[in-house]
Amino acid sequence: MSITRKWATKQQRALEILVILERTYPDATCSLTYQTPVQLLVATILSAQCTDERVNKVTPALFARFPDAPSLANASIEELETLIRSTGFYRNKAKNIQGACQKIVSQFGGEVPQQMEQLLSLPGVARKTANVVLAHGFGIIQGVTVDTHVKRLSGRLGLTEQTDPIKIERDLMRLLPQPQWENFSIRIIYHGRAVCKARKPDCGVCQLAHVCPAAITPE
DNA sequence: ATCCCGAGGG
DNA sequence: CCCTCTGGAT
Repeated sequence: MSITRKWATKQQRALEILVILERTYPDATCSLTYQTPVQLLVATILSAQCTDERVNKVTPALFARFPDAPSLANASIEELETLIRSTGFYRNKAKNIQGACQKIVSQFGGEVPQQMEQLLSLPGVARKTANVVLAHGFGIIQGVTVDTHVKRLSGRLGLTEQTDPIKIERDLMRLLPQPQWENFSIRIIYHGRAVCKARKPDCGVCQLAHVCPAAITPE
């Protein structure tokens, strides 16, 4: 009952949230479309401040024209910008995608590196992108992916008081079992898109409302 | 006007 | 810490 919930530790609540999310979204996966780790990296860079749905509309033409790191490394920046324009921030993204692919070719043998430190050395790649690529590209769980949804829901659910994504990630890494880190993120993202939306959260149908300090529950 | 699977620079 | 980069959807 609410008595035990009131004194439940953050860790206990985090685990309960994880269990409910796994039951609610049993088939949740990465919603970006890609064929190779390089394509996953590119799609993830493109997903910054952009819906995955929008990313998936530009990547088919992009990857048909430039399917791998060498071709992206040698692409004309203008053509790259045109192909990815609708995802926003297209100048930075084009520059970063090309810069990352050039470094992948020159320093990593044309393959996406599988070490966090090496990934973070690529332009346009920070913890969020690196976590996505490691988890979905290679099955390596190094951290918790903290995107805008994970940030918003972690706050609403009372799992962290931090606002800096790096500090939020640190809190979530303490609260959740390591093998479940990406399971948690991917399902939080699903839930953030479908129910716990930024503007009008649908608390009335939310499976987590009973463990959520921010839930708006009608009497 | 606000938000979307952010990152880099000041 | 702050700001900027960007277009599309709501």
